[in-house]
Amino acid sequence: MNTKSRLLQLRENEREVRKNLIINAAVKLFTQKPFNQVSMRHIAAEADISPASIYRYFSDRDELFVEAFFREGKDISETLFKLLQDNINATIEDVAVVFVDYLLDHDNFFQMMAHFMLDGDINQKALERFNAAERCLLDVFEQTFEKMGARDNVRLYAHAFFACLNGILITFRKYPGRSDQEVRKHMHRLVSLIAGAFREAVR
Amino acid sequence: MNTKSRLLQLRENEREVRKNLIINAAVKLFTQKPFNQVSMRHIAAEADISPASIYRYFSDRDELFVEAFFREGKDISETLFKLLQDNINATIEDVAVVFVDYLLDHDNFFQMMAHFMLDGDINQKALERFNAAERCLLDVFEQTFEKMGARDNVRLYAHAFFACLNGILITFRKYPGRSDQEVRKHMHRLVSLIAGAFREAVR
DNA sequence: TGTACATCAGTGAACGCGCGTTCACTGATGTAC
DNA sequence: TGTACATCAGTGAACGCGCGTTCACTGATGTAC
Repeated sequence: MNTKSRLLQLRENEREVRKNLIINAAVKLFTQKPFNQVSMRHIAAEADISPASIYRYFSDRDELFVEAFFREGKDISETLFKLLQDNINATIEDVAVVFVDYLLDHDNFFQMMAHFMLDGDINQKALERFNAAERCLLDVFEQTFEKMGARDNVRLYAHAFFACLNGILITFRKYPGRSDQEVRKHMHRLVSLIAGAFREAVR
Repeated sequence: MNTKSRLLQLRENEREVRKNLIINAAVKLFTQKPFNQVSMRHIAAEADISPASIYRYFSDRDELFVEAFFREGKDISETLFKLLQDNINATIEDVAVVFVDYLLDHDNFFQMMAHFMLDGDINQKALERFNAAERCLLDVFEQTFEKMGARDNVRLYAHAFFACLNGILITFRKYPGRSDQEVRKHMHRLVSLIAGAFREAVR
């Protein structure tokens, strides 16, 4: 029974490895084109398997996409957490700028986030995974506010600030007639303004 | 020649009327289901014409959709402007609450706005129309800030505030496990917090 | 008044596409006795 | 050691769908002479 369970364990590990290969393929494609132009067939081709095989590991498209999203979400919150630890004096504005820049550089991530936020028709399991990723991000902002000395309603402030940054990103990412560089600059200006307002408000 | 141009004018008017019938059908359907589930066939059926006929009036789907969007955008900015005129003491928070409530009640409008913001691949003409609608909304916030006594960077404040509200809407509209009523309440709390921060900042 | 022609709204039917997903099957590996 | 069976990864081909858009055509109305 011991050996049996160990074999099952091995098999399970293998499954995880293969699952990961598929997620990797998806993430890779997401860096190359808008996520809604990435099809199951593309992912299968990138992972060098047949489309049908994907369904051995994921029950449907949403589950795979959310998993890829979660992977990237973890990345960004880890980046932000590191920033917080390495730089004791990091202000809310610093964190916000890193956040905005990261999402500008990983446009597919933002698009996916927005997509799941807009089009909530995903299954329960996928939804929970998505929320988990979101919570990771909120935690970062919560910590920053705590470091700033906020005491009451810290989570509420984190919610508000997170929402504002998302708003900046979605509203001005396609600013008509501006270059990417100009868009970024404009967003930084807005981040600065809002971070300033929050700094005052938290006191 | 005079009679001729008058006839042409009449014909042109008729065209506008028919165009409007199609837009009306589209707007009506948008209130019934998510805009990305509304197809050209649906709209044609609603307007009681054949799908092919739509293409006599609109060059493609985006052009029709943006026109319907513009129509609704005008509605909301007029509503907000009225609020400003009728209620001289309307604060930025009042305007924001009306804005958020309106978009919660017209979910399709918000979804379309978000869609065009995210997926900027629409043709030039449609894009300009979209931006025009957006500018109407920004004007409202700009006026409010002016009324509050803001002098410098008024447009920038309007940008920032508009972005924040959009962010609240997109981030929390599908708050997991909360009823519509609770979502609305949460958004109001966030609006209040942010409006407060802006009030301080503008001074 | 009559005739030939131009204009244009409107349409049914089809085109062509790409998608997510499922089905029925193969073949390799492990298990039981 | 050999044999019958179970498990499961993997797949090619197809299903079924719905979409935006175009085509070739009809028929009504206006225009020219």
